[in-house]
Amino acid sequence: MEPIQAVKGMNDILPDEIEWWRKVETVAREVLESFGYREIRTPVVEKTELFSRGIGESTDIVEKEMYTFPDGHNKWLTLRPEATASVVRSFIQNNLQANPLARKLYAIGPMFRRERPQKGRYRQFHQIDAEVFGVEDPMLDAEVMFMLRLFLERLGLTGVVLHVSSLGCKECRASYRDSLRSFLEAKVESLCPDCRRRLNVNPLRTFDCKVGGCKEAIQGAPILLDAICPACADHFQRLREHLKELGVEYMVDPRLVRGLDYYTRTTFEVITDRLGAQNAVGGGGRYDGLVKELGGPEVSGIGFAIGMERLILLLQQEQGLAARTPDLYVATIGEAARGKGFLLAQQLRSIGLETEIDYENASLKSRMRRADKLGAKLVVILGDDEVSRGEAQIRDMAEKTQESLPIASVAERVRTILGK
RNA sequence: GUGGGUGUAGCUCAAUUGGUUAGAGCACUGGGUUGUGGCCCCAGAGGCUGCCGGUUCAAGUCCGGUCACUCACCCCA
Repeated sequence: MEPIQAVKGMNDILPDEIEWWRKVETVAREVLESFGYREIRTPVVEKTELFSRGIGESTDIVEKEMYTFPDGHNKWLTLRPEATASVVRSFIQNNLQANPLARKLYAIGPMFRRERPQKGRYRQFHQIDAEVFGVEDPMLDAEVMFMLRLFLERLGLTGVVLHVSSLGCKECRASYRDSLRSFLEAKVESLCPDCRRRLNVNPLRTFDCKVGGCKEAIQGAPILLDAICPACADHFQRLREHLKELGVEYMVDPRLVRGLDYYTRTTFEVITDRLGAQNAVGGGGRYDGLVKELGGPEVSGIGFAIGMERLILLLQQEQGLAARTPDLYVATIGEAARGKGFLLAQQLRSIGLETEIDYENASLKSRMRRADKLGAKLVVILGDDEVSRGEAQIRDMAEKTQESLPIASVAERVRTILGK
């Protein structure tokens, strides 16, 4: 029979790497909750319309990357490609605005985009996502970035840079788009086919183009950050002051363009140079019009997402794999001892000690080797000799010391040694 | 969607211009005289060389196809 393989771009997270995932999730929860965020879990599947309306019809995500399928009865469903739209939908549907404790939300889980996989980019990937509703003051924007940095620091991640910019509001972006378009139209013959198409759809994207001719053409183009309206400029200025107060290091990156249509004003990205082409570990920004666009009240919003695979890739590169080792290993010699050891192991586990035992008979030497490989801190040695005396031996593997004691007091003694 | 690279043991890699029984290290299992780990020594197990076809007396090696993985474009977390 042919073995069945996992779907392309959808990976198993194996036991050897799971410790990082748990650590990242734990630290994320601690940090987010200390800032007042509460967890929300939304379905992985939503109506397709939620994303086409929320993210934007002309975005790559909606145009060609979504897993969309019919659900019979003329309904189209989509595997969520990002978290914000779902959280916003839930915020509106459940009228969370009325709940003062539900202004700050976070979600952790898988997202799906049908892209060609490569390093740091997978078809199923996981995000830690945070959203805040109803606060317009840039103080919050700064706090969000402060929190993001704190989170990465807690994990010991180095070598990442925070890029910050402002996309302006709906109005000033529209007028900027027009002026950029007319600037580029004058040079249309030196643009690549992709960029000619972008000219109409979203001229801001030409800034991302790596083609030589486009890079030159874009030189001297008006910069969005210089063209934003006074209110947006003020917002950005105050954000920068708050970041300074908080001691958050960042660089202004006027070319930071986010690929989702809903972003307004503040945008930011955490960039690394150690993941090849996929350099964004996390990113986000304000989306002041989105809630209304999705049928809710006129409420502002800001949020960000962290790519867990990318983050963990970096952490593994820097800090290696974290291993989990048992507290103790029960090694028995002989039949009588085997039964006794089996019972003892269950008893030790019942009081919360991570205990390893083997189910087949083997030499003590091979048992000791195995205990060592597993990294057991203690080994309980139980031979027929000990059993006949009602005793057991406890060996401390690191100290190479060994003591005899009654079987009945093994559990208590192990606890004392391990301090548990 | 478009390019490039790579597929040999669980992992990392070998295998003269195509030429005998496809090797090594790590990992795994057992052993090195009574029941004690790491180092060392010995032994063992483990492969339809991704798959299909072609060229040839002969293919892991050359050619075509296919699948998988991977990197990049693109896009983004």
